[in-house]
Amino acid sequence: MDIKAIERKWQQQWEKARLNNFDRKSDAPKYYVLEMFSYPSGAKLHIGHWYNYGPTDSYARFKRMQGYNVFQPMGFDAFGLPAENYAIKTGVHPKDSTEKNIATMENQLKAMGAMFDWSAEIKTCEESYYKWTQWMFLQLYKKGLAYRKEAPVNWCPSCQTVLANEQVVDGRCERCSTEVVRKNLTQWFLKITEYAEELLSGLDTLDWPEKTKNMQRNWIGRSTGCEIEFESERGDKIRVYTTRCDTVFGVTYIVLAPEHPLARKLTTPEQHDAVEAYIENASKCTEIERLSSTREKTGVFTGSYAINPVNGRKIPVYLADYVLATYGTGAVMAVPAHDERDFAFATKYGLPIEKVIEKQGGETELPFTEDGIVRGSVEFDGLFGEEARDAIAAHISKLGKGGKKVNYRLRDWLVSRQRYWGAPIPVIHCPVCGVVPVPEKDLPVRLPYDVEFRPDGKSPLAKHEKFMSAPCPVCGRAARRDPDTLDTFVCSSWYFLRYTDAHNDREPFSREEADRLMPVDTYVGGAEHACMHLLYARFLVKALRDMGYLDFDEPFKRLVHQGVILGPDGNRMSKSHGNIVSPDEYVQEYGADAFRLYLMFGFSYTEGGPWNDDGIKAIAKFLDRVEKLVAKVRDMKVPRDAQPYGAEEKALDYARNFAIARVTRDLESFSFNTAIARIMELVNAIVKYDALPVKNAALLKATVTDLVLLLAPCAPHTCEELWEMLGGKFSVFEKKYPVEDPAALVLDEKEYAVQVNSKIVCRAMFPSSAQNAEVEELARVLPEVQEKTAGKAVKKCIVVPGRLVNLIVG
RNA sequence: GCGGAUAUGGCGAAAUUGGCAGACGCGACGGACUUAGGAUCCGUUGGGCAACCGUGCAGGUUCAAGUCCUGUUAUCCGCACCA
Repeated sequence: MDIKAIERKWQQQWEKARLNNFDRKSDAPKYYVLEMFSYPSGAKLHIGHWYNYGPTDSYARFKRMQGYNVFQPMGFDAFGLPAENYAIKTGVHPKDSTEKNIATMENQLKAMGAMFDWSAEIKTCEESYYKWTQWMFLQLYKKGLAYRKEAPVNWCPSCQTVLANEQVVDGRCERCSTEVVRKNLTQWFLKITEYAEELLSGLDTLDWPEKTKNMQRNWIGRSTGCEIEFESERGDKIRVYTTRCDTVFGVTYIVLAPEHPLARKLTTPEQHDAVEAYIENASKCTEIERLSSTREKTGVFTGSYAINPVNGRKIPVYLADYVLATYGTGAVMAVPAHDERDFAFATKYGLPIEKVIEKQGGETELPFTEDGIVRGSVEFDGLFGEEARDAIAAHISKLGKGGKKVNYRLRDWLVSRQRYWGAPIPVIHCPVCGVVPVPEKDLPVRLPYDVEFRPDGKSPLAKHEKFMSAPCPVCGRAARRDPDTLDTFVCSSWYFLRYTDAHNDREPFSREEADRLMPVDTYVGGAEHACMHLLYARFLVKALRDMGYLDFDEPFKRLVHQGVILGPDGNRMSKSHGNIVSPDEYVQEYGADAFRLYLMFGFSYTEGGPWNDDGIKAIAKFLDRVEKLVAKVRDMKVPRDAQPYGAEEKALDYARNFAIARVTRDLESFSFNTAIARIMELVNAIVKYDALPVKNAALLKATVTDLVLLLAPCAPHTCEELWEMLGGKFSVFEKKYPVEDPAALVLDEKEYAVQVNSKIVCRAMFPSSAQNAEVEELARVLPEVQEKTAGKAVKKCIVVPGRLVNLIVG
């Protein structure tokens, strides 16, 4: 077969027949298969793209053949830093390089032979798309879910922009690995924390990998504790958050984060210089320095004291950077006897350590951080763990000094970026009216082309006078636009909604189309997005639902992560490792089908692994074998008279139906490697049958036909061609996927493993209908069994129907 | 430090969820067809001469363990002063 010609032929036919498009008129149940769209970074598809899109497309085709009206769109996450950095290096404008890359990738994606519905294609950098990204922002703003505040933010000195918490990895920029520093800036935030509880509880309803759900749970980080109000001697109220209020009688000092609003107010004149120096120093630390938990704790005394509300004790107030300003209340009560950090700090600064919890039935060694029995806490003595916390929290509540409180580690999502290649934030800053959203009728706020994007810490757009100056929409006075652009994760948080109604120019999507096609039934993409894209998208969907634009709670019903294909050396493919394997030569030599099939067969889909091409020739050979079978039965005459149907035919029919059942099950669960293995077994069975002198031509032909149908989702071009060879009508993808005949799967006899004292003695065929007692009898009389059991009593017999019989003698 | 995942032939990997370990494929070996090579086809292929032994390692539960439990090692991933 001329692979290239066949690929071209069928790709053209599919396009002509609009076979890949979602059928908006069909009554068939919809099925939305989505692969994470790609960033057009390099011009060419790499193995990762093929690995994500090829097998998933086979899944989509499989669902289609099962009778679903499948929607599988594709697009480009086109805004973002790489294009801009490339521009800085080479002078090629991000828009130009991005468009060029997209054009190349589109062609390559089409050559893959995937059934993408290109009529719904979107590119996030196009005005027709980012107009609605800006619209999203405005709706969030109206709803009070977007706000501006000055806050210490993560600043990447190399990318010259702020980063969201999620984009900081080990204190370094996720993108360029530069150490992140903290900077106080006024920035836009989205109030994702408002949805913390629902983002957490919603996970239970999702068919996602447990690991990913756990990562999100962890990231959201819910904890139940208690807020307690301490009062300084001068009457300042200091609220602390603790999960261990059962230790409150053991508090020996209080610690505030250096950025705490009361830090300076509580400082006495004598301590002024020391405190100022400490605060100054803390602010200069990089994230890395500060995050290191092995680093010795430092702090400074403010000179003030506070009163413990439960026992009236006077305790000193310290500042220390081991307390985080952004979590809880930014202040903690220190119980050195029962917290390792407090213990280390107290030891260093000579602060008292007071034991108020005792280990149950054992020596209490400090710091003792587990649950134990309360001591030295008046009426609470003797209570244990949770019980003690409940009682003490109730007591604090009664005193009017706080009470139970739930906290989350999740922070609001920082979305301002001081970069050019993104969607401008649709806001105008008026000297009189303040922050004014751009009226929806004026959207999009266009991203100008002629911009100096060399970074200098300010947004490139800030230097574009024509862009910056705009009249205030409220009062008409001269005002300034917001010079920042939106984090690209905002663009990708709703693209799956836009696909459902990609050409709507009146709204981002119609509610009708979204409700009809959403949620995504199966979403496939890399695991690295667990706490970013996948969390942001869930948040936005919930926010849109609450604003009345949608009628569902979760965007992605089922989630699958493909594994990572590593370089042949076992490392991640990268230029620096010099281990990048390009798919192009393989596709050129063996064809798209063989390459896709190899990716499916050679790896466990969710595992991935090091690349090696040992088996790819075998896959090409396998396709040849299938073709030979088709060629052979194509012209085979089926006689009118009755066909033979004996043991061989029954075996073939069994193989055929067994393959149908297993392939169907395996494709459904993304076990592509075993699905293909089952198809290979079927081919082996057909070849074996075909070698017989007398054959049932009708059965043989029907089996080969099923083989082509079974394989079609995995080798689409080849099977479309083979289908045509068999005289089938275009297209094979409009045929029903085979369904097994349960009757053919019932065998007269089954092979049992026969064991004596759990050791295999022999194998034997017993009737499938045999009951356990019968199996036991049949097994007992086998000569091999007789030999082993001679003269011994059978004490017990275990029968696993259809599989195994075990006689225990002694 | 905490949490999670993984560990199976020379290699990629399977194993109806506690029931014949190694399906399917690669590679290797032998053979057929060939002047030869290639292609194709047919066998054999965990180890051991055997009894037996074999799923990272050490224990345990069970008639039966790759699968469950306890401990341990290695690799990968996530979180990391979250009070």
